[in-house]
Amino acid sequence: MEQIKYSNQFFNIKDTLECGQIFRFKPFKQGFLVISKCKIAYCYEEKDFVNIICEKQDKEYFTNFFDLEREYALIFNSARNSNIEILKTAAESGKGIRILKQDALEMLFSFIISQNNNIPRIKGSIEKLCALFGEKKTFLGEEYYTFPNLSSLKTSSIESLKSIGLGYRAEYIYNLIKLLDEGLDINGYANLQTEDLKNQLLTIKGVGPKVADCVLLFGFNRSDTFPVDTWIEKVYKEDFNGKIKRREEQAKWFVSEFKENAGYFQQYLFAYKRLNGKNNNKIDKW
DNA sequence: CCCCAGGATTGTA
DNA sequence: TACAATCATGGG
Repeated sequence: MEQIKYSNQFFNIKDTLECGQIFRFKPFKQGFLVISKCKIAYCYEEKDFVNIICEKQDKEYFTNFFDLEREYALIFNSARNSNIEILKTAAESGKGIRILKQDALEMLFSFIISQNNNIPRIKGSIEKLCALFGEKKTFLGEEYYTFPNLSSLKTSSIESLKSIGLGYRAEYIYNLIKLLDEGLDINGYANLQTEDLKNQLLTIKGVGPKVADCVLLFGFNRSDTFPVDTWIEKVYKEDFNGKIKRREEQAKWFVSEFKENAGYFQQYLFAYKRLNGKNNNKIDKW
């Protein structure tokens, strides 16, 4: 077992996990269990630090996963020093949010499932997908399931996928599995430029502009992307007084404004709007 | 009964 | 090119 100890000045584990970029985590003891691919870590805050407990061979993986080499002070200060009130406020509120460097294929599955869906249901469906087709393992006495590999996913059917609550998205997932079986290599896209990479993702059934942007940001670490969902569209209209109608064009506007910091600022704004939006009285608890 | 959720696809003008 | 209807499902 290995322990990573990292300052909590720009790292709040709860805010990082609960801002909608990751779906496989759950409360555990003093913190959370965080699962990615076949790996797992126990994360909790203690005094001025975040502790990450994982298997010895996974230390490098989670150091990269939590993006611990990046200087978040630069990102935070850039937001706080801007002349945009909502961005300054959101950054202060979400100072400890980091963007995780997750597995691209896992992000593709997750955000196809996320469309026109809510976060508790998304979490539930992904957990059931792993329970059905993943491998059961144990960590610190707690059972968990790995993200399924292709050979296991190939045994799925439309019916089995619908049984985990995917609804009409079951066909998209089934189609994706078929594409993978035919040789589609998502990780092979990693060396493409952002625009070309996005166009490749858009050829997949069930992947539109917003899902593609989430895969780019969370799975390919492309911070010059700005996913626009229902909450961000509210931010755009209410706090930026924006007039562009199409979400895809709203996204382009945000990227042109924030450049390489777009993705980070998007997470600040998304998290803040969900917590402080006008309908925050009926927000999902997770 | 309604509306909504980290939207995308298909059909229509 | 720009909208509108439609798509399962569960929760408020």
